[in-house]
Amino acid sequence: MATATLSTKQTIRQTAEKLFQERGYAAIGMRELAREVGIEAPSIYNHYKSKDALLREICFDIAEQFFKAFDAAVMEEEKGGKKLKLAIRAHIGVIANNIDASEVFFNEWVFLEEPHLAKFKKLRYEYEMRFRDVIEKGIKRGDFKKVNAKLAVFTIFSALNATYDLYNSTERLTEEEIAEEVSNLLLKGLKA
Amino acid sequence: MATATLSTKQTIRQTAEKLFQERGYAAIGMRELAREVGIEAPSIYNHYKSKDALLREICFDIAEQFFKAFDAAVMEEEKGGKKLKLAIRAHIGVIANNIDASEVFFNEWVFLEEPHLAKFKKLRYEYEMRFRDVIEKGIKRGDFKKVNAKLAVFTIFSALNATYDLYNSTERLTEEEIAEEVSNLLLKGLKA
DNA sequence: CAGGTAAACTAACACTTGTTTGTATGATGC
DNA sequence: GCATCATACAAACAAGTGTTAGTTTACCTG
Repeated sequence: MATATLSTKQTIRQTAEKLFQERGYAAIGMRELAREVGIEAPSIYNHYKSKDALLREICFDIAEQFFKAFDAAVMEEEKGGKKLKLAIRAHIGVIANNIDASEVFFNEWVFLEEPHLAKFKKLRYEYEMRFRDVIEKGIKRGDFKKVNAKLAVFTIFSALNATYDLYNSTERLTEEEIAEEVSNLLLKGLKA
Repeated sequence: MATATLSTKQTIRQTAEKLFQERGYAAIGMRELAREVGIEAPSIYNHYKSKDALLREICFDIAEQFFKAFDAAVMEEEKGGKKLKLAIRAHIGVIANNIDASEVFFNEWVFLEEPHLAKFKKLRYEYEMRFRDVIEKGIKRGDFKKVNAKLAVFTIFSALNATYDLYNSTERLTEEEIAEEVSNLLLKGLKA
């Protein structure tokens, strides 16, 4: 059952993820989306209430996955370096399993309509704080240098969110390899 | 002459940078852009041939600035660590001086039309190679660890390109502070 | 076989898109 | 003072936007 036939709804979702990722939410029309799925535009409305509802489902689904993965991975660990490594691995794991959708999550959430936009921003902030906590606790424990925590989190996040490009690049690395190399780089630095 | 009155063309350019950055090229119409400038949509065409020409000017201008800044900063230095630091400082300098435009450069170039899109991609690749060169030469000289150069460049780039968010954030850091902290983090790592 | 439901369709709505045309206005150079 | 030029405008174009209405088709359940 590895390749079970997808339902129309699933196909719409998957195609939307791909198109929104490639050219952006605003640039994709319902007719183009429908054509790619193999149906007519109005038929989409049998499955999703609106274009915004489609984007919403994608964004919030991925948000939930990030939280679950983080909590499951990090819960019991205390040591700063190991803890951060686990968090990074979890984060990259979610991206790897949702390549298109996670790009939409990162870049297209701006098009969410209120009140969902506000709710989404709050979620993003909370997730960012999870990482900031790891850094700050790590500094307190003496595991990390006394860096600017906010800047460190920004650096880590942006590095992680570039993971997408690595998958699309020529030298294909596995999820594990990327997680290992990225966290090593961030923890130990480039200097010999 | 610090705040000379801007020409209409300059105002259009500046406003476009701001709006394209905030909501994306595809989401901004010529009428909205015009309204923000204080003129009517057709008047824009007295200054720019098309919407695409406007995006094109922004993207290629910034590209040129990145090249110039990199070359000026890095030319004479040989030592890997110092060289990378200078390159990072130069790159961040360009972003700092073109906050909105550089965000457009990073995120909206996908909407460029051929043949300019192809030309732009080539430029981006060349710039990436400049950094990759620094890493690889640094590894050969023994200045850097034997990391995956491609992954390191991706990490560095994405970290640098997040600089924008740091400017918009609450803890306002100066250009110098950001450059210093980011390059330290990337060179020496987080670990105590 | 009848009734209901899910999901597809065509046609159309009101509105917005980037852009062109033709024209008016106001400054500049002869 | 007259022509020229840049720049603004309103009006309009064809094409595309998200979405709704109304209808048809096919299948499941009683």
